Amino acid sequence: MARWKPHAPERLLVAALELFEERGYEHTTVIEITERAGLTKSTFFRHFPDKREVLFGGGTMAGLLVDGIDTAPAGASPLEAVAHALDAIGRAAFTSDRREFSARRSAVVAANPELREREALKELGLIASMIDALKRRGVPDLTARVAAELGALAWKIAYERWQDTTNRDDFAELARRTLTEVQAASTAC
Amino acid sequence: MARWKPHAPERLLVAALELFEERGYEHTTVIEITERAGLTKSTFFRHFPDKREVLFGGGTMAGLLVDGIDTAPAGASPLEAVAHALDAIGRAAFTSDRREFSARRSAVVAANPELREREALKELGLIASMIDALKRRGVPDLTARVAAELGALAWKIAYERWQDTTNRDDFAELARRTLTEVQAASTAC
DNA sequence: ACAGTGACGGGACTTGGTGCCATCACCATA
DNA sequence: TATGGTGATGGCACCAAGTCCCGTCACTGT
Repeated sequence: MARWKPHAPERLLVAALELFEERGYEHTTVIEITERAGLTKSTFFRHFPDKREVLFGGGTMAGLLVDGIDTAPAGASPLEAVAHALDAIGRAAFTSDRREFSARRSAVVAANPELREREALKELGLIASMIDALKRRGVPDLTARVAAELGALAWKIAYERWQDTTNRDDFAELARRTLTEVQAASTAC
Repeated sequence: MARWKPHAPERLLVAALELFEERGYEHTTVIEITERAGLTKSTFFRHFPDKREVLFGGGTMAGLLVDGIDTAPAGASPLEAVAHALDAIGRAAFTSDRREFSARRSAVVAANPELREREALKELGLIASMIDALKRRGVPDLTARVAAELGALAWKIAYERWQDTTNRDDFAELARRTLTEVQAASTAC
């Protein structure tokens, strides 16, 4: 018999999400999370640098985005490269079985300023990654910044739409459609 | 003789900025800030909700942006309304006498993730304000989101340029020029 | 003269977060 | 079978951020 139950980080995530839903983020203690997960405070901070980060694990998004942009066809425009990256993310991270979990997580994040703050920082990081990847393709600085920003906006909107339970589209298709809408709106400003 | 030296919040801000420059944000204690300002911890948290917020006081930006959009000519396009808002901000908040202080503050913020995180949250709030103001003008939802996002991007870039000591342009003009560059880049994506 | 007000001081307390050391099933090797 | 290393965990002490509550006292209006 194994000494420790496996998947400690995931158990902590599940416990945290449940407690945040029940009592709210700021009314639940790290110790309460660890108790529900059958662990201790030490272990929590060994897996996550701080309390917020338990909801922002993964962290593979930046890599996926960069890969998606790097592997876009050579002749693709900046926004087409970004669309390629959104495809990659949709296939790898936003599979339909994670939709409900994503929605619960998003609701918790939306309800708390500290968590929204962390999410905003993560988004900045993703945008910076996209800008770098685009510049490596030879895209001029300003164009890269605009394309990355528009891509991030399309991504946020598509993410909202994807979580809608009445919606059965897969993420990649949703993101592509949203990106073209965003592009159209930007030229009509 | 007055019982307390006046301008406690400003004294705290000055002390904090100095200490952050000297030792870095995370290596300076709230108590150290209050000691330099001749106050106490209680007083610090009476003026600022948390340690980061000492660098994000003001908080009049959202109001200025909304006013700027509300008072834009009736026939103005979304991006023109945003440009009008950037003008308003430039006149009221980014006067040339605050340039050096702004640059010092930005350097400190850029050097620390916690502070960048707070700045990202503030930016989200400003974007949300702009979106609301644009929608009140009858701008469709998606267009409003895109216009606000492009405006925020132009604002960030103009802010960087404005802080450059070799640059003598005033903020409003810089912002206008930057916004047209951003618009051009967005149509060329 | 006198009570109310408001900005500040001060201390107790909770919680997030760090650091260090002990524990002990598992594993490889002899 | 013995033995020593490894690695995820527990446990504890400690610091700093942030909250609460109460006391102080110059100023202010009546």
